[in-house]
Amino acid sequence: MSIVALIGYAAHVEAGQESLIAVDSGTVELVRLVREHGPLSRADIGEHTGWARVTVNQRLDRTLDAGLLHTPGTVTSARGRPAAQFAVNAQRAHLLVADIGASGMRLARTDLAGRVQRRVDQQIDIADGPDVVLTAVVEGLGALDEPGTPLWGVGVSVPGPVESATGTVISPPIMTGWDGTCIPRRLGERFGPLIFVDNDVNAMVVGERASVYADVDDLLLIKVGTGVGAGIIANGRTLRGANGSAGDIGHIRADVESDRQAPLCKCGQLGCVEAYAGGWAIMRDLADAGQPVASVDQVVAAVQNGDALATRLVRDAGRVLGSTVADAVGLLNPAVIVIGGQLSATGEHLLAGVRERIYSRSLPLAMRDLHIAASGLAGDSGVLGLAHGVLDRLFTTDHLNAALALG
Amino acid sequence: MSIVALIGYAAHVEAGQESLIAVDSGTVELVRLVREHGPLSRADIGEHTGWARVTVNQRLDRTLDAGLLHTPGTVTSARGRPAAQFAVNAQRAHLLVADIGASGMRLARTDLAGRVQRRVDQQIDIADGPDVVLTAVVEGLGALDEPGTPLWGVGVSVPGPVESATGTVISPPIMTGWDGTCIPRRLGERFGPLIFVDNDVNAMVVGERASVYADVDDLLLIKVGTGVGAGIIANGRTLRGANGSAGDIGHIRADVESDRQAPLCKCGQLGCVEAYAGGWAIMRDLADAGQPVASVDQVVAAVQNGDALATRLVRDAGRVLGSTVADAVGLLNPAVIVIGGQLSATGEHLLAGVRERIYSRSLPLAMRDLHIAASGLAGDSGVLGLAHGVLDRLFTTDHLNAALALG
DNA sequence: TCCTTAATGGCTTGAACCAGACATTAATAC
DNA sequence: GTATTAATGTCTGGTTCAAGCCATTAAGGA
Repeated sequence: MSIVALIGYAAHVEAGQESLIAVDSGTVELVRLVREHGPLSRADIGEHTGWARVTVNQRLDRTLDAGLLHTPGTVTSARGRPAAQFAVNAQRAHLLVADIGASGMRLARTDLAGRVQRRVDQQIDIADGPDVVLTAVVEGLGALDEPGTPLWGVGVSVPGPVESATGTVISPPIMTGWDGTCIPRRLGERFGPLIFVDNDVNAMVVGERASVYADVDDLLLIKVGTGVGAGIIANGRTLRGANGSAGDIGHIRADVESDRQAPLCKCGQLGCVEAYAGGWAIMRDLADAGQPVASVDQVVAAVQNGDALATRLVRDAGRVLGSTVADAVGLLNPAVIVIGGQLSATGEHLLAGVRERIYSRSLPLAMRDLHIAASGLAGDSGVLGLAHGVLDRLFTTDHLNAALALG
Repeated sequence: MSIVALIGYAAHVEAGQESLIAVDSGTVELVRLVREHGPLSRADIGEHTGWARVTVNQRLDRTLDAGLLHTPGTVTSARGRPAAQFAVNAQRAHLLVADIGASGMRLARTDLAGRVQRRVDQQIDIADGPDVVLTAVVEGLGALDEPGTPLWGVGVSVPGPVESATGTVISPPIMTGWDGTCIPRRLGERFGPLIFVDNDVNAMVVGERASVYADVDDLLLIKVGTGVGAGIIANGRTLRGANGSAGDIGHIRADVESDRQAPLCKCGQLGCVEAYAGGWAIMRDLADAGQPVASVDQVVAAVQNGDALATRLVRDAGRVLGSTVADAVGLLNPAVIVIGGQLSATGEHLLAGVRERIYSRSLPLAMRDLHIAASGLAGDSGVLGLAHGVLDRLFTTDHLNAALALG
């Protein structure tokens, strides 16, 4: 449990307001088991854990008292007495998440199963700095935080590197003014002890895995929005790297065969992948060709309306991406590649180029059973991943007791 | 515990030869703790585990009876009564490991601390197939397996993808005739239940971490020998990928600016990194220039003797490697990059090019504190990594009891 | 309605362990 | 040698939990 995240809890406990219901590590283990394996009967629980029936019942009683689990009314049908099923009580509390991008953010309220209950999209400019943006986040989330159930956790993603232990933004390339911002410290006072912060692409890849590819341990997500980034799950865990800057695929030198002068990237180098295939690069090319558009969404709209130039540019972008992703496939050997971000809404126009290059470049073994697809989560990947990340931390002895103390 | 690995043990137990000394999971946990944290006193153990003193003593007694731990004679000096120190009894048994390369292998005998006791290098040709090569391995290891202490585990690495759960070679690009070979099944009869098999570069990176970079969780090892490969440790664990083919950096398209025709790689594609920077590519270039050499070691010797052409080729190879490694740095954000393999013996000649490209291409955040060095283990990386891998599996309830049953 | 089946609940026993309270033991400082 | 100090040994409850034996409970089927 991070120091930052516990500040609120410590203050709470020191004020003498011990919660009436508390859980121990065994009970938490039970909740985690049920969360992972879906509805289970008492017998199932005993098999999974090796606990004696008495122990199972004791712990079940405690989770039921705390409202963490509930029996979803139903039972199974077999021959004899039907077994009661136990599942996470998703309505026991709620979470709030904010998936912050460079030019817009999606705020959402989810239940404890990570399902989105309400969602709001809002325009922002990340370059306005943490004071402006986080104020908007607090207001927006506050509006979603209806009473009724308690708020048990908050998740925030930002388009830059995050030191995951403390939730501090570190040396972000594009987030002007954010360096060193400790987001949990800014939000903790208003929203309680559990504030989870991650990089936007990391949140997306976690969301894809949690929602669609639950049994896949090696997953690569390419976000193609204004810029280009990658989120990696390897060995079933988010790959962050030594400084939290892993997955920086946008500023790899692109492998292009044209004789065209390598374009200047926002990072200061020449010929980065992003400078060919990012949303801003396509907008630049459209403008250069006399067809200026105002946003990446308009690029997507143009492609969907059959605009020839926009379509060609997106297909070219797919090929550039594909060449680089093919290298990443050799290095990481993922089982699934998901293409997300705004431009993934162009579907096959972008995917075709990616597939073409990957299939022509990668070695057979790395491609065996390789699945390549566009995200099907309609832009919710990040939000879902944040909810999942918060829940992973919530179902922990310390955090859960802190949450139960809230109500 | 893999099915394959337990065949020997099961047969043993069914024969009615129960071991006299057995350990439970708590005891094994103690051994692992001591292995990880070095010599500990009883008080240290209690602090680390939270166990009561009685429990600590009970478990210590069992490990001492089994000979797994011992007090290294000495004690600490403080004010009061000196604390007895407990450490893994490295001489309790021994391991045998075989680091098999394309054209040669290194066999070694190690103690339970993973220290090499004896080592033998031997020429082989991997393309002779599993029957010939594994026979040589069995003979060579048998010669190292002196009596005295029991043999508790064997490690084997091969230059190709391995399905780590079963130790089966799968779809190797260069190991003709090896596809589907289950190495534990071939060696288990002769060498007992615990046969650990891994890819050569994975073993190397584990060895570097275990021996030199114990506290580094994100490590990238580039092996530059006849071919080029990479071993990756991310989040403190070996990154194998979905099919065990992760780290295939040798067949990424090289980023070269010359107008020279892209060379044909052994994998059938044009312009792979290995076709520029691998040992065989440098031998080819030397031959093309009228200076043929017979082996990669002779390339190294030529550089060390100051041969101008060989030196230039190695430096060029370093640059090609560096460009590709720079991409990998962006993707993985390692804390340390180790250059290993035969060509790393050229030291700065190879490193200079690598460093040049990485420093000019990578983003500042990914390079912050990035450490780049040649391996200092004199070719023992793989052997040490194998020993470490075997020990990780040996110190497990099932395997340890199987081992204790052997003596 | 009665029987069979499978899931639960209750209760008792014994093993493993933690928490303390004291008693010992082995160095160091005077 | 004697006092001080820190590491160990030992012993006594008290708690947690696995195992096993029986009694209940709730469906489906004859």
